[in-house]
Amino acid sequence: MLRLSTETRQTQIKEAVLDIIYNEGIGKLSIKNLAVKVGVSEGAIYRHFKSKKAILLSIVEDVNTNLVINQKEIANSEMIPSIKLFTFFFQQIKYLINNKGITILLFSEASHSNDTNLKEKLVKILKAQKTLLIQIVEQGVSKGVWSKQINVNDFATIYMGIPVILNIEMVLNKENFNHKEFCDKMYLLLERILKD
Amino acid sequence: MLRLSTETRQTQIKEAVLDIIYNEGIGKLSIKNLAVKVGVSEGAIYRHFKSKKAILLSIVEDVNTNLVINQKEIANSEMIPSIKLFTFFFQQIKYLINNKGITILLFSEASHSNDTNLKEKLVKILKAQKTLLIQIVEQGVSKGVWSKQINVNDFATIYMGIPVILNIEMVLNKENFNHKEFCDKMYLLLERILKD
DNA sequence: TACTTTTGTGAGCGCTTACTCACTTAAATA
DNA sequence: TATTTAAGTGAGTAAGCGCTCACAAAAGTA
Repeated sequence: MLRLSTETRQTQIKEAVLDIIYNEGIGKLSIKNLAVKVGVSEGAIYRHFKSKKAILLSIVEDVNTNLVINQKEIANSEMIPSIKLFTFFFQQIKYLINNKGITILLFSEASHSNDTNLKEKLVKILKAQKTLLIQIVEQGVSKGVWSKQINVNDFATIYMGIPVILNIEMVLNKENFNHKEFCDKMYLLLERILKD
Repeated sequence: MLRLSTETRQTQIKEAVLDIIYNEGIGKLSIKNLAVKVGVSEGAIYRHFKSKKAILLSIVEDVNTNLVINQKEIANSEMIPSIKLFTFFFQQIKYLINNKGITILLFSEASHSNDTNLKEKLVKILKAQKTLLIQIVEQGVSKGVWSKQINVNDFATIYMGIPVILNIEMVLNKENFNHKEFCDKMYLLLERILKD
């Protein structure tokens, strides 16, 4: 039988989790189903993660290290506000496309995790993204690029809805879609909110 | 033991389903858990619904009869475009607040129901809402109230994200919030997209 | 009151779940 | 080459799942 390192298997397992969630639904995410998808036995899964919850936790942690930290760099960069906001948005959508199950995982599993720090981690991620977004918008406002009238918090609410509704539409339609085109279109409308 | 009519029990059961989904997560939605919440035995649940899936199907059908039909009336009414759009939005948010588990049910259970019925009904509801929304916006555009420049489909995407992100924020924060104030704030931004 | 209909009960069925463990075996190291 | 380390196996466990059914009993009807 083929043998791979824990690191490799962990990555495979996490990818398989997101694949199952996106294509079959979170209800089908069982260790048996997961083991079949990875191509190992059930016992092998527990060789690399101590529990099912630990797998999900690791995925949520990946969102922080692979997306949020990247977004922090963008927010703190020297780009002009409009480019900065677009890039910030673009990166978020890109991550979502490459990790298609992540939204469902976050909002239907992590949201109700009673004991662990899974829910805490989710809230932390959302707060971090919202803070960064507000920071970017306020920079634009203070530079006179965008209107002083708009409520940045409300703007952030509308903004955060876009990745989520995109994910829902992807699950329902399953058609391949143009990432760049989608971001362009959405950004066009977002800037209509912001400008005077 | 207390005995109630099937109609009453069906309503109780459906309310309990949404309550469990919203407060404990869809993973905790078992017949046992449901029976405890309603205050009957497991067998009694099957006296009023033939299966678990039938309960969910009935809830999704309720969305159509209680929300979508209402929204159709609004869309076909004689209100001026801005009032019409606000009322349409307001009704949707109101329904969501009164049926707090519905969004999670729709987007994490119904989305992946391999039995076609449930998923088809969900898609139908979403398409109906989108069509009505587009109709309202196009009326406003043709009456010269809103800009001819904007892509109504893209506007509909952003619009549809708001109820969903609201639901997520409610699940995570669980603070009671002002329904009217939320709608006012969101509508203010939505109209910034639409106007010239 | 006597009979029928409807609602509620709870033990129990077959199946799936997350997870464990004694065991096997491939790969790395000595 | 001999030994250690790490990865994979699969039968097994207790608990939970959706669901059924023979039975009990309340409510409606004659």
